[in-house]
Amino acid sequence: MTNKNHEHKSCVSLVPIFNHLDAEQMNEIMETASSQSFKKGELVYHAGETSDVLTIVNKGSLRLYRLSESGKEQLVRVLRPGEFTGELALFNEKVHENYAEAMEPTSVCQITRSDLQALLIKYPSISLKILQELSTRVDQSETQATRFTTESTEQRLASYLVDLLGPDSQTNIVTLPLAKKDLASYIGTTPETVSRKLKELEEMNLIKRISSSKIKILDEDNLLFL
Amino acid sequence: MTNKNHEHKSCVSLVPIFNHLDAEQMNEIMETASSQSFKKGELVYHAGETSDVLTIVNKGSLRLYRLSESGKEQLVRVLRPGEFTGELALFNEKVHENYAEAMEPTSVCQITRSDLQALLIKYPSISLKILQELSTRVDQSETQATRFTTESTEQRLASYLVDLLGPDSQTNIVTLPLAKKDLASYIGTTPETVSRKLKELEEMNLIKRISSSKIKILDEDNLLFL
DNA sequence: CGTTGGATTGAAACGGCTCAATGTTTGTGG
DNA sequence: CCACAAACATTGAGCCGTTTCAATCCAACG
Repeated sequence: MTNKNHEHKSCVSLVPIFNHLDAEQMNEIMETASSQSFKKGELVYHAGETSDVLTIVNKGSLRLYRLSESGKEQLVRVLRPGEFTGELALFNEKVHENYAEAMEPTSVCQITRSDLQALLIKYPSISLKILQELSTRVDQSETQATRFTTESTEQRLASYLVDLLGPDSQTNIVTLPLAKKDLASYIGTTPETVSRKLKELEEMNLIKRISSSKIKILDEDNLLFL
Repeated sequence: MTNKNHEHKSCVSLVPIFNHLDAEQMNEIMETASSQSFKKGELVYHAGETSDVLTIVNKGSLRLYRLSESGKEQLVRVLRPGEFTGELALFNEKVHENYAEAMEPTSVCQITRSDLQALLIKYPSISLKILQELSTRVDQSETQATRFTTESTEQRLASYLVDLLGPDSQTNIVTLPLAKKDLASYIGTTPETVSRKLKELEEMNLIKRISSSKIKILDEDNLLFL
């Protein structure tokens, strides 16, 4: 019986969007959110589908990707706990353009359009959080698009590695969070080219491959300077 | 004396974001917005600048672009009356990543962070409008990024032309709203290649060039099918 | 221990860019 | 209204980076 509440609690409490609310407000939101789980490989939604829910990742991760006309796949981004998707269908009543696929066992919570709109009206500060998130995403996507047309594959790979590192790092070792195939798709190239370019970067003594998914950044400055 | 009010009125009345509000609310917003004009080529803001205003185009148009590390320019999009920019700096207190340049004599109106936040709290429906706009922009930017990596230059040009046409068109004639240089940058190529590809499309009887900026779409289906 | 899928490497083909020459408009001043 | 300049558009040739396809290598896993 408390099961349902627990589910809701675990769902919402993690979400940065609602973090700033007090316990009472949080409870109200929990009432409106529902929880759902997906096995690895299952689709939370797919392009062409309509939907009226905002989906927030609770545990696990979602792979957002698009298919071009020709069927080629483009990894758009990966959603981690606390991040959300579905805003296009939700706010614009359009069909999804992305596919959202669980990369591992993943649980999400979902809020319907009408519930969310009521919440936004009642607690306008929530919308500021969402606005923040969306404007960040616009920026990231535009940055990515700019890189596709103005930088070489090698530069994009180097930028990606440095981005992974972040400003604060002791060891200078990054762990690739994506399969090679997805990494390649994300930076707009092929697995073969990723392999070749990593090799080149290593030969230039800019990086060192520790294991298949661990890479030590030896020279951050020159990686960006390429 | 009524001068200032007129300026405000002309400013806000055009803006879709606020369209749904009643006259009294509109008046209140007018009080908080300020108006500014730019000559062709002037920058409304530039990358690296901090700012705490949302900028809404009132008349004219703004060219939003980025510069890559190497100095290459990427046209991100063009803002027409009613559209806004500045959300990254405003909601996230980050520096601008884009340059915003007037393409012609242009007037904008601006609302400061604190004024806007107050408005959002007071009239939550405004935030729904902004949410709509931002989620649309995320979608557009992701679509653009996907095209860069999954489609050929020829396909991107063709898609661009068809997008210009829109679903409703009598004549099937599109008017290029951008200089060739900007068009090329927008679709991620060079003016030379645009020229060559337009020629090829014409030789395939998919389009017909009427004048330098007018193009007749002869075969929309096959343009997308390339 | 074999099988299967991913990662690497090689060779060849191709698409698009650069640079340079030529052609075409546009606008301006005589 | 014409002439000329300056900017822009087109075309050509050569080059370079990346993809493709195929072969091989490696590693994880049943």
